[in-house]
Amino acid sequence: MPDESKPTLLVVDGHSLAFRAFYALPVDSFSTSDGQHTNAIHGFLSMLLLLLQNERPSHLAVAFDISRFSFRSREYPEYKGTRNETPPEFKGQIPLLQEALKAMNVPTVTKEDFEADDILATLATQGREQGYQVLVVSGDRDAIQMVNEDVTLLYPSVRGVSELTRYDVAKVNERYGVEPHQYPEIAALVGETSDNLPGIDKVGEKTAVKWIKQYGSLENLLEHVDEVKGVVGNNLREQRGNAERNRRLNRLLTDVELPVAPADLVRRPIDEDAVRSVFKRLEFRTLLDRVLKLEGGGVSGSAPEAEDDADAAPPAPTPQQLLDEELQTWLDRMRAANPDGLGVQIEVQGGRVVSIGVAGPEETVDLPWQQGRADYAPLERWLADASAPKLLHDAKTQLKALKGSGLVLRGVAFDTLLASWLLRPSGQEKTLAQVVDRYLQERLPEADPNQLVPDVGGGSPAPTHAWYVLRAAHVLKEGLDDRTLQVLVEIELPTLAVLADMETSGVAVDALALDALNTELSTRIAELADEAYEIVGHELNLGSPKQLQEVLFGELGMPGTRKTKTGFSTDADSLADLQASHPHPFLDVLLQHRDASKLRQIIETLQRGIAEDGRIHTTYVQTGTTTGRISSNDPNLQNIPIRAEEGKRIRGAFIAGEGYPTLLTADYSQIEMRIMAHLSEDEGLIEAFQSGEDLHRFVGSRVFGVDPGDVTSFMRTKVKAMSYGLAYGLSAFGLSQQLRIDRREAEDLMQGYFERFGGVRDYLRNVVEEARVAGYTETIFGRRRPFPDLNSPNRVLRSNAERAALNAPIQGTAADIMKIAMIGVGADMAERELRSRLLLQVHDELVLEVAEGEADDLGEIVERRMREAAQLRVPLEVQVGTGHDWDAAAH
DNA sequence: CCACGAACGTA
DNA sequence: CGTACGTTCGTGGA
Repeated sequence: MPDESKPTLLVVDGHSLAFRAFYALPVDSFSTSDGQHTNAIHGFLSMLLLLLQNERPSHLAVAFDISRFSFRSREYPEYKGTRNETPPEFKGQIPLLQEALKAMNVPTVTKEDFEADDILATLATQGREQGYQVLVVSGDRDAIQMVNEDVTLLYPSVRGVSELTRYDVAKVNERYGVEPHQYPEIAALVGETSDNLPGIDKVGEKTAVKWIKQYGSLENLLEHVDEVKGVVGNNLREQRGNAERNRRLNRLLTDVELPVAPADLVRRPIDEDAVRSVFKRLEFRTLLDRVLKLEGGGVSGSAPEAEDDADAAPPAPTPQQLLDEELQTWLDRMRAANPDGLGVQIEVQGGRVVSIGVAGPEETVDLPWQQGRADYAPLERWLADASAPKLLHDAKTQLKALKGSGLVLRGVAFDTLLASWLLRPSGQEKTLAQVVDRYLQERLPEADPNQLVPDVGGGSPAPTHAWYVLRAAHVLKEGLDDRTLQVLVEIELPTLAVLADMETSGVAVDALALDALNTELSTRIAELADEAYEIVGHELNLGSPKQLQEVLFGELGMPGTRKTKTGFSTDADSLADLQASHPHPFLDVLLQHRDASKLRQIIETLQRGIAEDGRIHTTYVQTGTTTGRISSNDPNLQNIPIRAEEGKRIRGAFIAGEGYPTLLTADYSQIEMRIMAHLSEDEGLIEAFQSGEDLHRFVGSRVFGVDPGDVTSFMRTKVKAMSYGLAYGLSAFGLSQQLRIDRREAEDLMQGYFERFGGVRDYLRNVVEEARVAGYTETIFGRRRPFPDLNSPNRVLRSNAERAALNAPIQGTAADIMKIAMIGVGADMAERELRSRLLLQVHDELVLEVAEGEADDLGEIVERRMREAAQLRVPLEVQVGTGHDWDAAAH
């Protein structure tokens, strides 16, 4: 009988189970789009998840063989000698399986010279001695010998790996007629063909069981071998050596020295990012859901106690409804008792605030909101009081909603959305429910309109959610190191308010200009399409890569280009390559058609985005990137064309609005290279920026060994591409591709660069090495980004992580600097009571709307705040321009 | 209907 | 085989 009070240790023979899965599942139905077979991985993980769900082990490990050789094959070289070579389709899956297990935080155990079953037997023995219930999962019959009162074997059925037969002592008795410890003696007599271990001729299971029952043990049988009658008796006397050898070899070791003990195998929460990444690569969608669900359900709570804790989570307080003096008294009391702040959450319906919830640790209040009610005055005052700290989730959205309802919110002291992002910038937690799930391991009660009795009771969910925000904030704050907390408080929280204002302001556009441009482009697109059909001889969808492939590589007989998952690439670079090697009028028309279509598409997106006030209000996502940058959407105003001439006309449609004579743009010049100079402390690069010479000209003169005046535009282009590429982890191959030069030349170029700017190379190397050890990178302001993949055994994964790690501190520091500048600009404008306002941020550029008479002041403020946002080893240079539209202002 | 990849705009 | 994004379109499976 399983003892419920004991912890359960689950140990799995990874190799044998994966191998079973390999043969149980069709290879064809389980492979990724790039051809990697995954059936064994899928089958194994599916089985494992089932086990975790059904058995709920508190401790867990998977053992693997290191090779097919072990002390057994040394003792008896023929051991397992008849086995066919492992199919390569299977072999390749094992490292991927191990990677998946690592991401799931499932320990894997291996030991040179021993088989997985020896590891299992050792863990089972130790586990039993230390008071665990042990579950052994193995596809090897020798594992039966491990079974006893505390150890149960789960053995896969012939039908597949997900159906496991439970062998406890009774079941072994029933199935084989002997005690579990006697089973290997039976096996020794019978022999094991698959291991190339011949037994005694003519002796099968029945005879063997009869003998062992009669004599009690193999040893005793062999002592009385003369008594055994018949042909089989003769065989036994002649071949007893086989049985003795088999018995030696099938005896599992229970005292292998292992790097882990059962207590180390306590279940740990999965690394969600890593799991997502690995499963995405394996293209396991349903399995991913199952893993995350398992995780979210709290099942993986490392120890049974943790689960109990989660179950015992305190229920949310019942919201009170207070007014006037009562409300004031309550707020005063809560404020005094909770100097770190109170949780706040508003409920919005149809763009209007309908309810405001405020939460202390043990009490909450709910205020159904109606504008202009005097009895809520204490709340309005408290919300607007900057000295009264408030904790929110996604304060920016709420700040905007409150403003829309005529309320002022100040004193945002914590934001659980921003904090969880700073902690895990690659994480997926965006909603309050997700944050509560991850950091409190609780389910956020939600008002489900389809539910007759909502979890949160009859009222608004706001106060209950505010209470969860408060509690999540405490956990998050504990999890933040000092530097990250500083980034939150000094950069992110002030930035949120600036962004809210920018979104509310929006940017004016010249709708008529967009219409005209749209019409013009539409005509051109139609003409180009007709021209293309004429050339090809039939109509086709020029926007369909598939149809283009048919035409280009089929009908026109062009040579294949770069391969994509769906065939040959038809992107602009590939088409340009084709044009060079196989000139064809279709290519040119196609490229022009693409350009025009793209522009029209952008214009139409913008047109759709124009609000009632004639302005476009983008949404900035402060948690939108892993590096610290902000992103922009609905519509994205950070990718408005600028390069092509036509693109400039789109920028020209962004204009200063009614009552504002001009726009002002200000951008950092080469901020990332300046940060690189600062971080690398490379003397040459620092000198380049201090000299005042054009950067690429200066670098070019050093790399090519000529005077700055003699740097040709050709040289400058190459050096410029290199400088920018370096911060992205560019390789010689990549450089050669971009510059369309051969690899050799690219290598020479890079070598020349590093000879003159060695500090840069050293820095880039160091930053990755340090991240490998620390597990994260850091900007100069302390923003961290974890990089678990830097130690991945998977080369592709590791290289990707390395390039991202070398870029993160550079891009991230630039983002920090820009945010600091924006905060400063906002503060100065408020202090000087300017009417001008920030409208757009495009990573290294700001766009402002300038009020009448404020141009000079504003230009000075923006220039200084941007330039002084950080003190680097090189100066920060800012270019400011004004004009009636965005294009005109950009000079 | 949704998810995904290709393609392409920006810094 | 260059980082970080968002949007659109076509496609193919559910």
